[in-house]
Amino acid sequence: MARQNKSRYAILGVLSLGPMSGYDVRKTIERSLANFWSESYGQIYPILRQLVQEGLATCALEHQEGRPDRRVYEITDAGREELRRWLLDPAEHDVGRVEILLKLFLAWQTPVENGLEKARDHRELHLRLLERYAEIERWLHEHQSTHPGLPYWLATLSYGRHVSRALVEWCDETIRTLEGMRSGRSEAEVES
Amino acid sequence: MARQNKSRYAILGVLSLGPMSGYDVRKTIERSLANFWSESYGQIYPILRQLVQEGLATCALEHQEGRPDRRVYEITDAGREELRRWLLDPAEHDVGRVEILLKLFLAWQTPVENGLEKARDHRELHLRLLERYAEIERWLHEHQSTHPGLPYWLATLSYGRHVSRALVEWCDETIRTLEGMRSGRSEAEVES
DNA sequence: TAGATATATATCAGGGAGATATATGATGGC
DNA sequence: GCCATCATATATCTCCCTGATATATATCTA
Repeated sequence: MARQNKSRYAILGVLSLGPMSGYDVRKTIERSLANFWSESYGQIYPILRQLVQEGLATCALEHQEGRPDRRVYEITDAGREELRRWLLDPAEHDVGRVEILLKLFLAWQTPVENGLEKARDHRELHLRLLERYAEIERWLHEHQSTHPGLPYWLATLSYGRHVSRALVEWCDETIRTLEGMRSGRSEAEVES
Repeated sequence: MARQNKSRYAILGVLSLGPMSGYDVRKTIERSLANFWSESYGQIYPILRQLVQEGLATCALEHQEGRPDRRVYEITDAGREELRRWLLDPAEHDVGRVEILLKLFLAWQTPVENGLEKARDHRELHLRLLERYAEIERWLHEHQSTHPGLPYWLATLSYGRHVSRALVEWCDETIRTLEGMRSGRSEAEVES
């Protein structure tokens, strides 16, 4: 059985924020969903055409001076209904792939310093993310203070902050553990 | 440019734990990496053949009574070297897709109760995960107490615990926020 | 004036997941 | 005793999805 196409709903969701072109859909996702979602053009353009075919969106060609023509897509009532149905469905949890954990799981085959490097890099990454979340939050309070979506948007930001704070702590813990092992020697070093 | 094939390294990594069949590779991943990695047969079988072709693994046919023949794959020295090289490379961070956040981001278009349900479900999910992590930790201490990989394996478990604990807190926070909004009415309810 | 960046649409190769097909033995419930 | 289910074992297919690339043109910048 074909598993369901989530890009469809992500794109429909973005169209629910206002009429826009495929290019705008991409930009919107990069600007507002980038911390937990992404879509590529390879999905966006074919799906937009499909949505029109299914009556979930309409398409209007807009001529522009100097720039390529825009195909402006607009969600229909049927599209809003389809989106709402999906929003009410329980969210599926996707474990995904965490490359740093795969590398760490196998890292006993390498010098301890390798694991330490991974943990330090990861710590930096989440500190940067925390800064980004803070910036976005400031921007939201300044520019979207009256939008009914604000509490939900802040909640998605808070998710990221909770995760990143927890992972900075995890990195600290892991660095302490590995530093405690550095005095001895790893398997890899004993071999060589 | 073709992005690199991570399944290759995951499978090579599993083979570094001991010789095994494609079926065993799958089982091993499900038993020990399932919390942060997955591989499907659609990847495993073709990649194993490819690894043999590249000299990173060898294959021996094992006849069995009553059961299908086993193709037992074993990592070579070249394979270990290739794996080690990858383990030393910095880990890439993949944002991935978090469906619950996409739904929550758009949830202002639905009744508040919908967001609450999502948050409550998510809370349950992470409480279950925390129990699973505790079980695995007990098992590791009992059965792998002397393996040089133990500190690393415990670190990957700790990662999961940190994330899940943080997300249970996030759910509590989100539930409090949404419950505070329930007294009023959502956009969707005002419309109808 | 050359190069980067933005606007705009479109497609392809490859990575990857999940389902399914095929065969057989063991296990367990009714 | 029979049926269902699960474990062993290999293999393949469809669909989803990403990242790269192609193609134009306008503006901005060094």
